[in-house]
Amino acid sequence: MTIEIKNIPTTTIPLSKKTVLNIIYTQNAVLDKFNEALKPFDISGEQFNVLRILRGQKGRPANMCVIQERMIAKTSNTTRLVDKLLLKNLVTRNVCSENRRKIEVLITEKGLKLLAELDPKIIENEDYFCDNLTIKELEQLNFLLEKLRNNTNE
Amino acid sequence: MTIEIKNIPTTTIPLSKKTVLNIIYTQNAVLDKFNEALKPFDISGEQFNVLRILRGQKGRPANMCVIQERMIAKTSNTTRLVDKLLLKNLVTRNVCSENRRKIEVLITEKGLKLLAELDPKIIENEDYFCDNLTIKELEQLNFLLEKLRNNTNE
DNA sequence: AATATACATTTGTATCGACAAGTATTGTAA
DNA sequence: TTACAATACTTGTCGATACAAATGTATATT
Repeated sequence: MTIEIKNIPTTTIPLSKKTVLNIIYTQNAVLDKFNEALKPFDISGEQFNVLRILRGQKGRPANMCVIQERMIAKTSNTTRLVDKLLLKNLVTRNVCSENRRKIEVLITEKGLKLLAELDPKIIENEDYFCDNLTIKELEQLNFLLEKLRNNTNE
Repeated sequence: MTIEIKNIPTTTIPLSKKTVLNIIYTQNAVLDKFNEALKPFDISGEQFNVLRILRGQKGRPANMCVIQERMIAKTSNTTRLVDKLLLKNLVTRNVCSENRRKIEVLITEKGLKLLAELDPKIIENEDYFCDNLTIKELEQLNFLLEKLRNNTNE
C-alpha cells in the first residue's frame, strides 16, 4: 500500500521547492510506516502519543492542558482523544479536587502494558529508515533540519 | 500561533528517534507556514495541490485517478476535494464521452488566476525556510532525505 | 447473450486537525 | 459582595484522511 516516490529532479524544480517537497514526502513515508505499526493494536498515532506523555508523568496525573502542550500536533482535541482512550480503559479521568476546573488523567496498567508491547515496534520502525544512513549522516541531517527550522528572523 | 520547538537533545534520546522527531517537527513547521499562506485565499492545502496538478495538465483533462495518484497524500478523497473546487468555480467536471466511467476535470480561468496569485506566496514560503541554508547544505539535505527514504530492502 | 470480472468513481463512517464558541470554576477588583 | 475577567475544559462545525462498501460502466469469458 506504500506508493513509490521518485527522487525529485533538481534540474526542473528550484532547489527550495524540491527541499520542501522532500521534507513532506519523507515525513509522509515515516508516518505511514509508523501508523502501519500501530494499526494491529487499534490505536491511532495521536492516541499513542498521549499515552506516552502520560507514561512520562510517572504516576503523577496530567491535566488536559499539560497533555495539549506536549503533543506534537498543536491543536488536536485532547478531550476527544482522552475520550477514546477512556473507552479502551487505557486511562482514567477524574475531576481535580483542589481545582474543579482541572481534569486529572492517568494511564492505567492496561495502558502501560500496551506501551510496553509497542515500544520495540516503534524503535524498529525508527531504525528501518535511519539504518540507511551512517551516524555522521544522521547527525548532519539533524543539524540541517534544525537549522532550516530555527528561523532567526522572528 | 506557531509553537516554539526546542532542538531535541541527543544525549537523552537515541539518534534514530531524534531524527524521526526532527523530520516530523520540520514538516509540521513547513506545512503550518504553507497553510497560513493559503488561508487568506480560502483554499486548503490539498485543494491547492489538486489545482496545481490540473494546471500541470496544460489543458488536457485529468481523470480522478490521475489526480489521486499525483496527490501528495495518498488516500485523500479526490471526489470530495473536486466537489469543493467545483463549488468555488475553480474547476469543471464532466463525464468522459469515450468512457463513461471516467470523469474529466479541468481547471477554469478563475482557477488559473488564483494559482497565479498564489505562486509567489508559495515561493516566498519555500524560501523562508531554505534561505537559512546554503546551496550546498540544501543539496546535502535533499541527498540525505532521499537516502533515508529510498529503502533498498523492499 | 448472460455472467463474471475489472475499472472508475461515489458514498458512508470513523477519526483527526483546525478553529470558534460555549460552560463551569476560580481569581480579582471595585 | 457583586461583577468581570481569566482559566480549564467541552462542544460544535468544517475540512481532510483512512478505509470499506456500493454504484455504474466497460471488458472478457463461456
